[in-house]
Amino acid sequence: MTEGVEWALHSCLNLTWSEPGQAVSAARLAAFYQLPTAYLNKQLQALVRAGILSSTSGPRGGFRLARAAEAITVLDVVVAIEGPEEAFRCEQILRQGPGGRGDVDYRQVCLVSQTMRRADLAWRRELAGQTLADLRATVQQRYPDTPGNTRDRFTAPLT
Amino acid sequence: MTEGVEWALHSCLNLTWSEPGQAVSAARLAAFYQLPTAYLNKQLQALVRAGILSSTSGPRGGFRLARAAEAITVLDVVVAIEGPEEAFRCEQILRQGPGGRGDVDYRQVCLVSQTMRRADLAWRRELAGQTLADLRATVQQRYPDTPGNTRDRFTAPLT
DNA sequence: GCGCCTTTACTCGGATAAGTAATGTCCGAGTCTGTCAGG
DNA sequence: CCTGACAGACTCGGACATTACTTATCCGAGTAAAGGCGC
Repeated sequence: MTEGVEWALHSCLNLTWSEPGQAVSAARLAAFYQLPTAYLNKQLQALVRAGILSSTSGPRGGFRLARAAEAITVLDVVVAIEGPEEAFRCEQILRQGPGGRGDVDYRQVCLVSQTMRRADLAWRRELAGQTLADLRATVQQRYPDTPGNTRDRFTAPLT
Repeated sequence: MTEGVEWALHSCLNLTWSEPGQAVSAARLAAFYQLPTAYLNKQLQALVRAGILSSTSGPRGGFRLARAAEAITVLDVVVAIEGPEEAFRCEQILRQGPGGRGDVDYRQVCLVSQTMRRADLAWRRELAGQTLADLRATVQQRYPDTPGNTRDRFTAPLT
């Protein structure tokens, strides 16, 4: 799995604490963890295309959550970065095997494929059960200073 | 996920039907699905290193299951090919963040990491719940000719 | 006829290239803001 | 003093290198079997 998933999740979580209506630039988000700004920007673009973030150009521009944190699951973010296809891609090698037929969709029939798909669904179910709001709530409860500190970082000069 | 997983799973399943004590060469296993022999051989080597298969050199040599099909889970095969590390690797970017401490293992503390780990465990649990014997039994029940056909292919000349 | 040695062919195993995707970087298009001039 | 146009700077967005990894291939070491030779 690509590294951008970690960046995207933490960045989205940070955006959770931004003032409503306030956009945060990619440079500020990158400064949090000393990430390469341009590359993080690339990941954020993917989140915009997925409808998770909205972007604004120009001064005071940047990114913000496109919808409420309660309506954004961890799976949404992962899918936006990694793409919708599942990790195991069935190449239907059974078609080349003995008795293999070209008119059969072995992604549905093949037991190996089914097993892998079932595991993939379990994985997705876990990730879909956690929203950004859940993460935010737990972090706030455990580290009460985080919301304030994050907001300060969003408004402080970049150095 | 790499393509070799699919090859390895189908090859192991085929080996399930080989006569006890009979080894099957990589060339024969590759011929099943018209796979590149040398590359499949590479994957099989990984299975040998993982203790799933045992190999024999020389004429009448090849691969066979190192233990009973009941004792080989799908997860075993996947781990042998893909490696033991989980898909999401936490780079602990929180260390570079505000209040980040170098003496904390954020792979344990970070909520994002915990969420991804929980999903990974669910995925592994599914795969660990299926053994090669389970797959074999279902295939045999659904296609009763498969065991015989497979054995025939293992003994027939290679053309 | 039987046993041993040699040769032969077959197998795995690791070392070595080619192709592809992830990672990282750069510059241009668009836009908002702040300023300055004019009424 | 207010309004409007303009210049400037900041931001995203996509196009372009670089690196790592997957995929693919090749040749050598080892081994078991088969055949021939001697006893």
